[in-house]
Amino acid sequence: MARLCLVYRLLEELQAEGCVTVSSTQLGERLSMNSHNLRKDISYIGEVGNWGAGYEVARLKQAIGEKLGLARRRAACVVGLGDLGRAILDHAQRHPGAFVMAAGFDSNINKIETLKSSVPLFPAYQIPEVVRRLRIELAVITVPPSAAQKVADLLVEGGVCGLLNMTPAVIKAARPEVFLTNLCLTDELNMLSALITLNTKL
Amino acid sequence: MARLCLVYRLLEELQAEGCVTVSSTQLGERLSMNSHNLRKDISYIGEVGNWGAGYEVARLKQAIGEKLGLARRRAACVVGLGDLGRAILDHAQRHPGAFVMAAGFDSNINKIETLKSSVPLFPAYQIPEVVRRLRIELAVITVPPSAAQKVADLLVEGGVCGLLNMTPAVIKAARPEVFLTNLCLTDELNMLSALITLNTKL
DNA sequence: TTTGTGTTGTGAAAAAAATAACAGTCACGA
DNA sequence: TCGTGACTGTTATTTTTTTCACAACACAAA
Repeated sequence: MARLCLVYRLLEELQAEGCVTVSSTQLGERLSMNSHNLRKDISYIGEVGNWGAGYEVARLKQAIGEKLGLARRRAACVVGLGDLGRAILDHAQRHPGAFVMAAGFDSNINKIETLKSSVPLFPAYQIPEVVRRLRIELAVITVPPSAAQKVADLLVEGGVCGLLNMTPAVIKAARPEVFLTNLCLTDELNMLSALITLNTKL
Repeated sequence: MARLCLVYRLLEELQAEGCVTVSSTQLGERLSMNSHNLRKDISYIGEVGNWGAGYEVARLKQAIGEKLGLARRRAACVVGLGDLGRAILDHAQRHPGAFVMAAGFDSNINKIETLKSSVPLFPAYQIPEVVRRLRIELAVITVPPSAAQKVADLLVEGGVCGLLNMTPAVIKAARPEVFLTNLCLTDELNMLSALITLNTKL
């Protein structure tokens, strides 16, 4: 149910804009989705709309937040403080969501000491201990591909339950209850490339 | 057909490892997918396997590359040279795919002049012209959310055919033949959060 | 040669998702 | 008060995707 997450964020925006109620059609318009789909997704949450009139922004937002646990903020971390890792660490603090960046890791101890950051940084070998201590639940992996699997294992050992793997390496989570998203920029651009090719070949 | 893109990259790796043939089962194992699915995807390309024995790595790779246009490299650019944009610009050069980074854009002219980069940098208002001149087909958008739609319009005006929007803003492509992928890190982490919540609520 | 194992490609069945259709409800204005 | 228009939630239909099953084929060993 990825769409509901988008809806949730849109509702935050609408609330900031001072919007009090919205219809599924309006939501669909802003998210480029059709309203049928959204209504079906929302109905999965339960009955939260006003029959005949749209949804109360605040109420719908709260309902989704509760069901999907987006109100609570989980502790997150970034492993691999290269350009991309650092950028994400900063970025995630500027665009907050259902998480709080609580730590950064890197195998290069020099980096740990030199880098300035608003979150505490630790050497990579401390991953299991620190993850457990800080109750970190989410992790973004931005290490070199060859190290991705090892890092993932350490994270899972520490008790992480969600992994966002941004390396081109395809990795596996050691435990089945751990959720893993592979998100490689190269792949995304390749996909677009493929779509364009298929389209123009018509 | 996102899976075929993954297969393609895996085939490159296998080729580097000196592997000559693979079976669909082996591919599936390395990609954490089941072989049925892969075979069906591959069959869409045409008959490229050896009945009874697996696939020749080189041949399969070429077949996919041809069909999906992954052999040719399209020119790409990054708009918005903040931390994330710069990181992606570098990152994309280190992890090459079916594209070549050919330009960077930012509205802050100071930045353009100060930053050092291996690709030429331009002020944002030149987007349509430069995109057309360099025949840029792909673009990564890493500007502040409020500027995302305008930037997208400029890019499309220049003739870009694939957009990778990494801002939380939901944008639309002005022309229908332009492919758009919305890829927001916050959303990805929120999704993981939601999955964890739903899972633990069972 | 023959037998057995492993493989591809494809067609059929099952599952999931998207789309459409509609009954029931409310708000508002005449 | 009554009708009109707009909306939700749910059911039905279609489409897409995934999963399963199997015939056709190659290769190695006996």
